[in-house]
Amino acid sequence: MKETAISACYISPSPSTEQFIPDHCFMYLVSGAMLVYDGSKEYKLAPGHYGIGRRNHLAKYTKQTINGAFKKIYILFEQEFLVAFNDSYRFLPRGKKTVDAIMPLKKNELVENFVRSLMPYFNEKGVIEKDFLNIKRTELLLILLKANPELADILFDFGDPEKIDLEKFMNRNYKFNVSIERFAYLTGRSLSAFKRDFEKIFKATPSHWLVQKRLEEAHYLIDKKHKRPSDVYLDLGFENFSHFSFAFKKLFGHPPTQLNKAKKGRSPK
DNA sequence: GGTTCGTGTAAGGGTACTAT
DNA sequence: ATAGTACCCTTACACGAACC
Repeated sequence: MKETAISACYISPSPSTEQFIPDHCFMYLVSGAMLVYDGSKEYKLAPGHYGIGRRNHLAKYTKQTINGAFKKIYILFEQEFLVAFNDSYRFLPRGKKTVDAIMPLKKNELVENFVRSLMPYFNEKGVIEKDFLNIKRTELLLILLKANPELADILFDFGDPEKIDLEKFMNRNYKFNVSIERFAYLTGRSLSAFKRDFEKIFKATPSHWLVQKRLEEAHYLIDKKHKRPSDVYLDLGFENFSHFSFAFKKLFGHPPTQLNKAKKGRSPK
């Protein structure tokens, strides 16, 4: 399931399950549909849609097949490549900051043609040979930057994350199932600084707060939005249903399904 | 489909220490 | 004082199996 053998460019029938984006990447949806959630916004992608996933950001993907088909093209822009690229082409960042993890890009004839030109290069494993790949990646970057000069601010910012507002960040990203260490890094802190700041703001340890927050959201979704427990636990960052159910009962005194059962049983007061 | 329980293990809290 | 590191011990969690 997990695409660990990540090649820098591939065409594949499954979206990456990874929630943390370690390097900038270009994604083009060939067929099927995809829901992308970045902590505050949800993007609906249809075939022919594309965009940039940003380095050091969090995003979740839900794949939907259409007539049994799902295919996306994924092209990685790792730091080393971007540094070399900008040594040659010198696009200047203008220092504009944004927080979004996903940058949807507007339709562009050149990108459409680029994708068509890419197709013959994929081998039977859906991967492109490295020599061709670097030329094609360079071509794509030039097309994207000419059409969207603001991308330079994102792509050529090579630093580590800066120290940012912890409270805002956590309230936005608590649904992502990533380690405390990663949360610390993304907020521009060492692990110990993160724990200290966290305690000051939330009066709780990170893991306790995270579980509580997710369970409260689960309670709300099941009770008020009439969602099924099995539909929400993954979205909220739990990895398996049994633990979700156990933790839910521990906090609220009853298992998640009891909320819906109680409703069905008797009419509301 | 949902719940509970047992188990091995990785994550994280606590703390003491060092560096600035 | 403030920030980072290292260590150890506890616990939270993933996972599987059995059961409702």
